Amino acid sequence: MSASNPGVFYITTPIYYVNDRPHIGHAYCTVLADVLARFHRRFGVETWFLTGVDEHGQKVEEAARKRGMTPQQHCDEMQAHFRDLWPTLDVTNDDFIRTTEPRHERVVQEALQRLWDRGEIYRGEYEGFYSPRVEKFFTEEELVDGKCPETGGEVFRIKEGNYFFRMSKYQDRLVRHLKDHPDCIRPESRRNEVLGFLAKPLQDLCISRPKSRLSWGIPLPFDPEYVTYVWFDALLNYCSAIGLYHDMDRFNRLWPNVTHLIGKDILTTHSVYWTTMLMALELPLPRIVAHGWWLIDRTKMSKSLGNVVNPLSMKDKYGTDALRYFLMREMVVGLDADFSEEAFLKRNNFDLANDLGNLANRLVKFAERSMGGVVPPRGEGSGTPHDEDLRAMAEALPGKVRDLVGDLRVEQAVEATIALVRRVNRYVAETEPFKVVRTDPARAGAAVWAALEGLRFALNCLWPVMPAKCEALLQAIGAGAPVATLSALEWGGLPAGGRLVLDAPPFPRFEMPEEEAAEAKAAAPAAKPAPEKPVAAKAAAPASAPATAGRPATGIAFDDFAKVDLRVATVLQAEAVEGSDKLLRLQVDVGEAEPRQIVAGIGKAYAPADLAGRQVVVVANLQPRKVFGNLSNGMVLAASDDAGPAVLAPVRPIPPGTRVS
RNA sequence: GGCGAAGUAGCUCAGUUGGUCAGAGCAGGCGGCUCAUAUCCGCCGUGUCGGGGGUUCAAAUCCCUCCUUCGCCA
Repeated sequence: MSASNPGVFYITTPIYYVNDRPHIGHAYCTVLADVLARFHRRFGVETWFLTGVDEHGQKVEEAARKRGMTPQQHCDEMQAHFRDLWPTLDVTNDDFIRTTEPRHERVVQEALQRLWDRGEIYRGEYEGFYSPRVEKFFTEEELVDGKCPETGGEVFRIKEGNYFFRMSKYQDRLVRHLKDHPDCIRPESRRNEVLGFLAKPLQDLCISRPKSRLSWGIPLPFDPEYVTYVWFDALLNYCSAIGLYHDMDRFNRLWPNVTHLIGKDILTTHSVYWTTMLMALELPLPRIVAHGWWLIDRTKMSKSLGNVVNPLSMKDKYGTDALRYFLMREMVVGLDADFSEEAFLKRNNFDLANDLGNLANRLVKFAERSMGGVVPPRGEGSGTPHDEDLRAMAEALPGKVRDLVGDLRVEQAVEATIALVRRVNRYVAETEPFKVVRTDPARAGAAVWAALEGLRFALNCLWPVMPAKCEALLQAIGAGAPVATLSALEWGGLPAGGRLVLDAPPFPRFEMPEEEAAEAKAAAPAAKPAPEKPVAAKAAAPASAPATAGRPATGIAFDDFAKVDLRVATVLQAEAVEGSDKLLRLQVDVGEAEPRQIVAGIGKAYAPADLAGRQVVVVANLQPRKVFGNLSNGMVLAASDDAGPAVLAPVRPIPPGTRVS
């Protein structure tokens, strides 16, 4: 065992589940890891950056079966979704591990064997209720109406032999470790959460699954009738990828300096399961950094809600660097942040286009016109008192960035860098080279040189976040390649005479997406089920308007109406929601790639069979919510009278997805 | 029900270990410049730092309590 070494940095992302499609959460975590890796390389620190995919488990087995493939074929295909994405986001992972690789499987087996030999694993009897959907056991008390408490799905009483890891015996040691090492889980609130979790007695961890139930896993070396529980398998990737048991020199150099970047959803597995596993394996313990989630319109982004922002689409639309910049600037590591195209465009336009891009552009254009298109000589300075101030700020930046990044305050490091960009813009205004050039070209040149030099500092410090753009801009201002390490950034390093070439502004401004359909004509007031309590409008309601149901007495602005995204939808399928005589679960085509599920309270008036093929009108941008345990992603419009609800429909067939206005 | 987090300027949010911490960006108003992507620069905020109580010479920052919102667990 070797001690941690500040000269080595080993960073990991979770291995992503192959069945998932990459979304902004994966992209964020991996880009953050990449940014940290790039920064550490620039700090002169030996860096290793690992990501990969988790390929075992029941869901993979099932998905493969449904597709008529072997699990391995399925995995081979699915893993590419991740592996191929990272280069397009300029992610520079040093390795990409798959848990089906022999280099991983043999380490898992060796670790299991060692623990078995030492009595850290024992055979026991498991009795409980198994939910295949979530691959978990529940006790009788945990069941909800005899069903899986997480999905409401079927559970099966199972009594079987299994193997258990003696996790409970490490509880005290784990608590002590967490208390003695305040930095072992970041942010600190997450450490508290784990300590809270540990207030209750820890159970031993069942680490096997009988092959009769699940074959897609790594066989236990000491009992081939069982495969390894996916978490026990998956977590070991962090070690197997760097040579545990096979290249111990390398392993011992990297491992004590590991930082696991994870989402807060897998905090317990890492800080409890994994950490105690490492204790049992007598290996050093990791630092765990749990980041937050991207919220979209203030709800958690997730596949099932269907509100995934595809990172590829943002990247394709606005560029990889702009996306990386936004992700790093907008989120405080550890906290949630809100993702919206509007916020994205604001960052792009204000920080990148207006401040950074415009600064480069104005300097280059000016130099082209007045300085022969080359970097002017440093000279004697601008003749103003601002030179020293600018230089001091620039020289302080690399150290500041290093401190902030070392403390995971990436967004502050980015902000500090943009602050230098703003300072340079101010410097240009203060020294007015475009005016001074008429009377004293040398001084004007010196001011331009200093501005370019300040910009060079900023671009080098921003390079880990936006590598491609920063490299291009450094070239454009005659500064050549980025410096090898930030400590090599020295004031005066920009040589005179370099060509300044910038064909177009480096960061285009983008128009905010406008509210569409602005000129649509006045629309009929949409009747609402009106579950709300009577509002204050009651007082304003009398007399004037006939009491047409739901008609607002005062009227709403057109913009308010336009917020409601009404669409024609075709019902593909309808079925009753069990436990309710009123609710129907519909699959509807709203003109999107996938059908949507909507739960509608029209079951008393419509039989499921009557609805299939019918067209209806739905509110397409309603926040998704669960109704009777079923996700409802939209609302079917209907008007109700004593005879019950009548759904609204177009009088002739209209393509699904057509907007209603 | 238990645990945790959040509640700071119109908006989005920063504010390590209590003492230039009452801030940034955006929006808004006014002014300046014109090299630049209608960009840039300057000036303008008396905000009960969710409410209340407490500790302290000193609290947004610690303690208690309440309210609201959101997570996790059961």
